[in-house]
Amino acid sequence: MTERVPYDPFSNPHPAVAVDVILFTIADGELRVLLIRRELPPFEDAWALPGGFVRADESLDEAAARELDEEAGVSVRWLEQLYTFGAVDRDPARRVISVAYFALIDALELSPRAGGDATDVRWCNVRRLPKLAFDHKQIVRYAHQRLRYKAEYAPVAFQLLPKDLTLSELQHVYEVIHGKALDKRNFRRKVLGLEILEPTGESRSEGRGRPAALYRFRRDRFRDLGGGVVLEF
Amino acid sequence: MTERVPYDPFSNPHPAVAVDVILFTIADGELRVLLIRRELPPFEDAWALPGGFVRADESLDEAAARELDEEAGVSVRWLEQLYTFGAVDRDPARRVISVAYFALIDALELSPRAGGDATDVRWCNVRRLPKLAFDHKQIVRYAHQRLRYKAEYAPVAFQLLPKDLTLSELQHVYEVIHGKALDKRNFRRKVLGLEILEPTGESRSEGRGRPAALYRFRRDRFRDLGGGVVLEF
DNA sequence: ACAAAAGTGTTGAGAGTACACCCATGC
DNA sequence: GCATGGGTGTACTCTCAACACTTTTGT
Repeated sequence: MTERVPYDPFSNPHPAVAVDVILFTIADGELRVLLIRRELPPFEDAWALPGGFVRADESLDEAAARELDEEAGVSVRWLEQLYTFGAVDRDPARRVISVAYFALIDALELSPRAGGDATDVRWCNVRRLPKLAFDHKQIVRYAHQRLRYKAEYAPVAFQLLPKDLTLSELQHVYEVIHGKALDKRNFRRKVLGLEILEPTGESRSEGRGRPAALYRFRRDRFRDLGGGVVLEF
Repeated sequence: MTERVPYDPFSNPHPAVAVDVILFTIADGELRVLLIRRELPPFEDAWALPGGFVRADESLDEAAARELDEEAGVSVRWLEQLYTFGAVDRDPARRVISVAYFALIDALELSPRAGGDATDVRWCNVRRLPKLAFDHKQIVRYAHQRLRYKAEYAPVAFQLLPKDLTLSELQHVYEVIHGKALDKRNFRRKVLGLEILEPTGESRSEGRGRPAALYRFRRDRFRDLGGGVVLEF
């Protein structure tokens, strides 16, 4: 408080700003995150979250969406800011703070492809992560925790499914996120009681068993998905 | 994804990183935030949240605590990261992203004093804010919302009170945060049922009326205050 | 004795949980 | 006709909300 000369970050050493994106999906009954293989040092050839530096003329939200698109070929309509990681030594080479975002996507909706500074892309089981660059393992754990927590009160699971869905598919998503089985009758009563699903009148047969009725998420009944940013592209 | 030359923030225009702190207290039955009067442009002489640029050798948490101490003479033991604001035009002069933190303090514990880049300090009713610099009004609103939400499940109110407290004082804090009256019996049953309060055996007389029993918050029963960072100074 | 704040129990409603069988279809 | 997944109701428990009077102190 005795300092009279203002600290000017534009003429002093200062942190750079990056964004990283944790993209979740569900496939083969597993919760998975999207990883890319880094082209550049530090951590050359290591697995990492898609992400990169924020440019002067774009918002954080835009930067996150752009990096996800560039490095993994994935476009999302919805992103939520997770946390900003700012430990001094989280990047061994230089000072970088990272604003982490997370997003959810229906696995069938896309096929990721490497691009930008990434030489490879893959989906990886959240519980079986390889060694990751920087503090990215910690970031993924934090994101998983937030996802579980969020799934308690927000209809996040709809992001992980196609537009038309069955109640069993929805229940399955919640079971994977929480890692435990749920009672079918209680689940259905609860979800239908929220009045955010409307029956399409159609049904879908999975080959064997009775065909399941299809529902559609009523976005208008639940405008706010709980803190996320809806991007308009 | 066709870009081959990596974007290097250290040799290109890039955002600077600041922290801002929303410090809440309760006084005279109002929820208040700490504001400082800016010495420097932009928004010279305007009211704003205490905050400033992050230095290369300190974490975000440390920067938030340092700025609060420098500009307002306030030391806190606990800070929680709120959100990172990154709109391109939030600072009219240059590109700055701001990592917002919030903290709670017992109003009697300190007397803020201006310092650093601040020429004045005051406590201000959350519902009657003056014009604020940058997007700080929006940040305060966001923080207030988070505080209400957080108060539902985390024992945040203890941060706003002295170590020894009465149940009526605690109830009063919750009433101010939520802006509505609570039932005394239900409140007491619920709080005592959490088993995070221990009676000190003492009591305190406020002059008139029956003296109230004093309690102390059992930190060991509730290690995590719900996402915050406990600073060790 | 009275004003002022502290303290104390019971009841009813709604939400969550546990639990088992019939239904529609493909093969 | 049988295997497979879809679809349905009821009873118990627990939590939350509503509600009014007695107790202790200072003046």
